[in-house]
Order: sequence, then structure tokens, then C-alpha cells
Amino acid sequence: MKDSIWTRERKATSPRETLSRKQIVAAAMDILDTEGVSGLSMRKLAAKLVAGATSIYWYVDTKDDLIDLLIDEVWGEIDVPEPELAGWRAGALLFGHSLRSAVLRHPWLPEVMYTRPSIGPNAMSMGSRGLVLFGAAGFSEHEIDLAMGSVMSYVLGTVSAEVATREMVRKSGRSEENWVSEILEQAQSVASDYPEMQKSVRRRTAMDLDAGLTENFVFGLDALLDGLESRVKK
Amino acid sequence: MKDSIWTRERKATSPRETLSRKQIVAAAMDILDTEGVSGLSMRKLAAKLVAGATSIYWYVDTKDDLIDLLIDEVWGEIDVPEPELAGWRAGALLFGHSLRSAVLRHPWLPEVMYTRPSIGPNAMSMGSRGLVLFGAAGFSEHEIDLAMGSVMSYVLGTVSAEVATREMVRKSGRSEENWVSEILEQAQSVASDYPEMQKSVRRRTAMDLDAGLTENFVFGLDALLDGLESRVKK
DNA sequence: GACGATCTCGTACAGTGTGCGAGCCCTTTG
DNA sequence: CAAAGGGCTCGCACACTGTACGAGATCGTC
Repeated sequence: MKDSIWTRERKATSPRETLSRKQIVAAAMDILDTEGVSGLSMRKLAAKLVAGATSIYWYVDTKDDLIDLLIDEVWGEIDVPEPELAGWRAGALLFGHSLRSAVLRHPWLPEVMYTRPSIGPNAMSMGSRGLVLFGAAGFSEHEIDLAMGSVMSYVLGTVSAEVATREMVRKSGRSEENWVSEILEQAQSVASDYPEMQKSVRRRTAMDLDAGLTENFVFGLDALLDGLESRVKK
Repeated sequence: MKDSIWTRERKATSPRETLSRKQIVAAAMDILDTEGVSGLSMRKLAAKLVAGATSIYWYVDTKDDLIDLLIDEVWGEIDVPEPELAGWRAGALLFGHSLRSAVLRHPWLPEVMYTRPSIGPNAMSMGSRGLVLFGAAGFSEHEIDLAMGSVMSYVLGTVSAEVATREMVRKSGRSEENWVSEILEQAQSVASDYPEMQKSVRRRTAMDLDAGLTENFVFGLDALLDGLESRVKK
């Protein structure tokens, strides 16, 4: 077994003031959260750390490896309730919300998440706790995997689309209302041949953005959990 | 309303042999499908078209706009059954499968899809037909949006994760069996502290990859549709 | 034949990830 | 105390990116 990113970590044995993987990850996370994926360059990151551009490469083999680290950092923020506390269903709901808000806190995640599998330690820990939670529902061993996977996929898929919308608003620099009216205009002109779509866009833009997105999320998650629950009772 | 990418299309009025947006999109699609996002550069694309690197910019303002075009091209491949043919539920299932297989045909999609909203003409057409389909189920106007959105999010989320796995296999260059055993090894070593996860990984790698991923997809979609269906009958 | 529109493309610029190797500092060994 | 060696930093260089700019080619129309 050749050592992976996760196992091979340099440690400073000297008291000299030195960089560390922790610092690097923290600084990179900061850039990512505020400026997005395109805002993260090795040179900028190094500048933020008051270091030479290539010094980072002592701690991390490639930029991609760094991003793996950052992704796993996010998985570390998810909390997965233990089933004893509130039961399976409530736990799954909480898990979903925790996952969603973590992604909203780190809106760069969808852009990079789907290009690699997550096998870092935090991902493993989250997965493990998730399996315990879903295991308490009474699924068969095989269905535990399927159920947890479908919930995670739904949540991540939904919130990824949500992020796309929200980032659009943010990048436009305009206020939310202005943006809504603009996108309405744009969508209308493209969708003029499709009255159903036109009406749907109007419906969506008529309501509060935050509330709408949240309702969206909850509606589907609830439905999915209903469907899953019915699969266990037999 | 300032003209958008969708409305502003150059048309060759001269018989002279000239580039066209259609050619460009087709060539770019080819590169994307075979080499992925990182394989698409304006220079390489131009070379494939036997043209100067910057000639493309006559038809397309930026690379990002080109990608918008390409994404919409994919939405054009989705078929959405009319509800009269097979009913709502069967139609939704078909829609889901069509969506999934389109993404599997264009595995670069998840990487770019979540960085922008889809408001091209094909997206609108797909959305419109989707709304008709879900409308036939008997939801309220508002719930139609929610239901369709949740199904699309589930499908795209699931298949995006699926693509991440599949691309990993492809990029490793190794055969599927070799990769499976390797990832097992890697995951095991990281997950050694998490027995549930270790067992789950073993379960997944024990079965056929294709079959497993498909079962995964169908299981969740079915559960979600169950949950949605129960919301309409009251 | 002249003009304006359409279209192509060479050059250039600022930026990217990162391989390489020179050099600094600190600890350990003799 | 000196020498050796490992841990760590960083300047330089390379190949590559997206694309702004402006000069030129080719066309239809007057």
C-alpha cells in the first residue's frame, strides 16, 4: 500500500517558524469560501501565508491534493445524530439539514466534489455514523447503503442546484430583487414559447428566495424519507 | 433586454467556407466527451476545426458562453414522455432514466453544471414538458414545481456521484477489477477505524459495478416517487 | 471600383500549476 | 567544536491557459 495524501503528513520537528498543513488548509478554505474556486491560485494562497509560491508544495503534492484535503474538511463539519437521541427519521432530517448548511457555507464544493470520490478520514467518519443512523431504521444490510446513498445524493443534488442560483445572484452584484426581476426578464424572453415554464418562473420569483429554496429542499427530502420509510415496514 | 447568448447567433450569409456555431459546438462536444473539461482548450478546439485559435471568438464571446451552449445541447437530448402515453409515474421514471443516461454520455456535465443556472432554450423546453408531465399527476400548481425539482435534483445528484466513481475508474487506466481491489485497499486503510464503512465498501465492491450503480439509482428514485405520489392522493 | 460588413488570425499579455535545484536553518553525530 | 544531513523555503523557468486587439482577407451592394 503506497501512502496516500491522508497518511503522509509532514510534521515540524523544529521550533523554527514554519508553514504547516493546517495553516495552508485554513488559508485556502478562506479564499475558497470568499472567492470561489477560480479565486484560488497557489500564488495567491502563498501570498496570504506570506510565503514563497512553491513552498506549499512541500506539504502538498499538487493543487488537486489540496482540494481533496479541503473537501474532507467540509465533511468534518457535518453532524450525524445518533439514532438513540431522536430516532431514525428525525436524525436523517437533521443530517440532511446539516449537510445542506455546510454546503451553503462552502458554495465552491459542488464545483469540485463531483470530479473525485471522497475517501478522506472525515468522509469515512461521516459515512460510518450515517450507516449507524440508517441502520437503526431496520433496513437490510444492503438497503442501508442504498437508503443513505439516496438521501445524500438528493441533498447534495438539491443544494448544488441551489448554490448555482445563489452564486448567480451574488456574482451579479445586484440586490436580490433586482436580480429576480432581471432573471425573470431573461427567462421570459427565452421561454416565451413555453408557457408552463414561464408560469413556473413567475411563481418562483414571486416568493422570497430563501424561503422558496428551503421549502423546495424540505419538500423533496420529506417525500424521499416517506418513500424510504415505507420500504422498511414489511 | 440586452441580447443573450441564445438570441445572438451569427449566420453566414456568404458562400465562402466559414466556421459556424454548430460546427464549433459539435467539435467542442466531441472533445468534452472524450477528454473531459480539462481537455478542452480554445487552441485545441481551433486546431480540431483547422482554424486559428481566436477565430472562435467571432461566434462565441467567451469560453464560458460556449460551455453554456454545450450544456443546453445536452438538455436537448433528454426525452420527456407525454403523460397520456404511459401515465405520470411511468413517465417520470422514463424521464429520470433518460436524464441519467444523457449525463453518463456526457460525464463532464456535473463538473460545470452547478456553476450556472440553465436557462437555454433546450432547458426551457425540457422544463416545460416536465411540468406538463408532473402536472398530470394532480399536484397543485405550486407542488408541480417542487415535485419536478426534487426528481431532477435527485437524479442529477445521484448520477453526478456515479460519474465521479466511473471517471475514477477510467482515469486510473486499470481494468475495473483491478481498480476495485485497489480502492478497496485504499478505503480500507483509511476506514480501518470505521468498521461500518469498511463493511459497506466491501459490500459495494463485491458486486458488479454497473449493476450496483443502476440499482442504487432505481432504488432511490422509486422511493422518491412513492413519497411524491402519496402527496397527491388527498 | 469603392465602401461597409463579415470573418480569420497572428501577436501579445497576464495569469496558471509545478519541476528543479540552490541555499538556509536546525539537530545530530563525531 | 566542526561536519554532515535532513527539513524547509523559494526564485526561476517552462509549457500552457483565456482572450483583447488590430490588421488583413473576402464578400455583397451601390
